[in-house]
Amino acid sequence: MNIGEAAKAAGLPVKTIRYYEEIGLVRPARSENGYRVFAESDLHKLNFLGRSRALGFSIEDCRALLALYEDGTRSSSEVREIAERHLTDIESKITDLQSLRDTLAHLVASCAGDERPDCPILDNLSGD
Amino acid sequence: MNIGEAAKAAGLPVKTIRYYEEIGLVRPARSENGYRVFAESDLHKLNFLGRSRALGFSIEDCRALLALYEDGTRSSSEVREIAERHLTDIESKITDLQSLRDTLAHLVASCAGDERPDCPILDNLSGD
DNA sequence: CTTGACCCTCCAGTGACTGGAATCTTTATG
DNA sequence: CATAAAGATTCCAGTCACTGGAGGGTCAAG
Repeated sequence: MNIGEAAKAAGLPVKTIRYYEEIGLVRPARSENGYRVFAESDLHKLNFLGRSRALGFSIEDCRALLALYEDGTRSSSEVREIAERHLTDIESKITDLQSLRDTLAHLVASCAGDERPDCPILDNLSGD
Repeated sequence: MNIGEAAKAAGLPVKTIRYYEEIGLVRPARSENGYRVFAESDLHKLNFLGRSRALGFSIEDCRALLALYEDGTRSSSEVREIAERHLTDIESKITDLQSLRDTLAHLVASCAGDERPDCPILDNLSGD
């Protein structure tokens, strides 16, 4: 299976798959003409990576998760730890963004948004 | 006023201020020895930039906001538009992160996190 | 006169791709 | 059989907003 077909199957851009190979996340075989050849196991990995990335895990987290996945002797606590750290991260990002949103929403609401130059948003940004 | 003092006053790293000059957001004067000299107006701009960035505006948004700030004939609608777009952006990021958080929280909760290898998190990532 | 705190410029790296150029190989069509 | 289109390859550069470091100049204090 060539890279284009693998890309479709995994729902990833071709460029991304080549990048994943470059950083050692997948190691597809090569045929005589130099084309990458993806086996079932490679596809499985690509799908795993796609899902992990979609959950927002960093590439290094994905690398660790993939290694744990392939290590039959792992303990689920190792996996859970990674996921928990990521969850905490996301929660703090949400909190940060909510506070930004509240501030911005207030500013937007207080601005007339008409042809006049008076603008509480700029007033706020310039330090009142 | 040298860059170090300006940095303290504006609450920005020295490197960031030099970067802002490089991309044309501030244009401090230079003294004979080549050192940057920051006037009150430069400090004011740096503070404006710091606050805008803290609200999550992109550098290009900051550039536009700063230009509007300095243009006495602006209409507040121009400012509000930028802020509204940014607000919408943030809101969609929050929604995305909340959905990630929910999924992750479920996965983490379903994983024993002990010494055994069985792990619903990995099961999910590998496509069940 | 030296030490240390500043300041300068320039280059490289971050994360995770993405776009594009230049060059094969394979497949489909006239 | 020629050719053109599709798809593959590598390599280089760019994204965003800084950040770190090397290598060097300047200045105030002791």
